[in-house]
Amino acid sequence: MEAWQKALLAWYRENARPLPWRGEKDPYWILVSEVLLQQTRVEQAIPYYRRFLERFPALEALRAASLEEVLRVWQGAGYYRRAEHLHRLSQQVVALPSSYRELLRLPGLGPYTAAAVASIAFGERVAAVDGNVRRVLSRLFARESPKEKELFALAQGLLPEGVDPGVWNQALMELGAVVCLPKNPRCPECPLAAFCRGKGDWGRYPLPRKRRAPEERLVALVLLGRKGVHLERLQGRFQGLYGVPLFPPEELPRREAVFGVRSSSLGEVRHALTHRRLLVEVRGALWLGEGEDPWKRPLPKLMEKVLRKALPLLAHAGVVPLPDA
DNA sequence: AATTCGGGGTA
DNA sequence: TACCCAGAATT
Repeated sequence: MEAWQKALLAWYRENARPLPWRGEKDPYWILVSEVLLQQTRVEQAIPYYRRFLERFPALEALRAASLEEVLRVWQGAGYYRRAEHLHRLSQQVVALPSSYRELLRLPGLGPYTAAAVASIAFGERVAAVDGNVRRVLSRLFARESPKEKELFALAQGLLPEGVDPGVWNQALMELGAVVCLPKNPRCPECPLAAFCRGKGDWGRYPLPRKRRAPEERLVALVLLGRKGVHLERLQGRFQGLYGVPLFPPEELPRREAVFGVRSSSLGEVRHALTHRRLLVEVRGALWLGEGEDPWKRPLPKLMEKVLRKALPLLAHAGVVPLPDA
């Protein structure tokens, strides 16, 4: 084992944050943590981790639940397909397989998550490359735009002998999360500073990927019926969750015709996604249908904002009780 | 290889 | 505002 590897492990032993899943043995619990952590910060994932495992403490509990129940527990965590994948996974296997190759075949597990579970839960010698590891290795070896394959090969070759691969993978990720930050990395505190070829030029490794977040205009139509609000099961975006009809502005006349209503504007709601900025006009109308209490369904955050904006309409009819807010 | 899928923190 | 987060699936 090389000096920098020893330095990293020593640093990790001293500085590992005490996270809820550290030291966890149950592979299913480890899987849930890893899926929740996909594109999600540790601090943000923790409350969902607790909530999810309290409700579904084992694969059997998840298997016995309906998808809507699972989504309700996942509500607010985002990337709702992850919940669907976990639910589908629970129907596919009796117990989690223990190898990277088999884990990779399960729904919702890609190269990172399969490697994380295989190494942390089962001790397999396989490198887990997430955004942290990509950044740490890019800087350590001064690589501007490493491809996924070469990054994985590089990380695989760096796995030290005689060290728990799960610990090693987590040490690399922890360094990226705490010290080797995307902006303003804390190089003076870094145990690998003396070995880092990219130090002093951290902005180049890896090269920031530029992305655009164009604005998208939509209309949300809140229809108030005799018993509450008309909800639909959403497709595409927010798939599986519920909400009021959401569509491009040019569809408004046709949508109003379908329901036999004329709507009026109640205001606007802004909602930012990673690659899109939604500007939603909230429109409302009284409607002859039934409707239901929306707060009993799993709703994306956007729909919470929309319904809150429509509160005057809902309260006016006195049909829909308010949530805590 | 490029897009799409949430929501929230940070500079 | 722009970028990023313990990524995966689809096109």
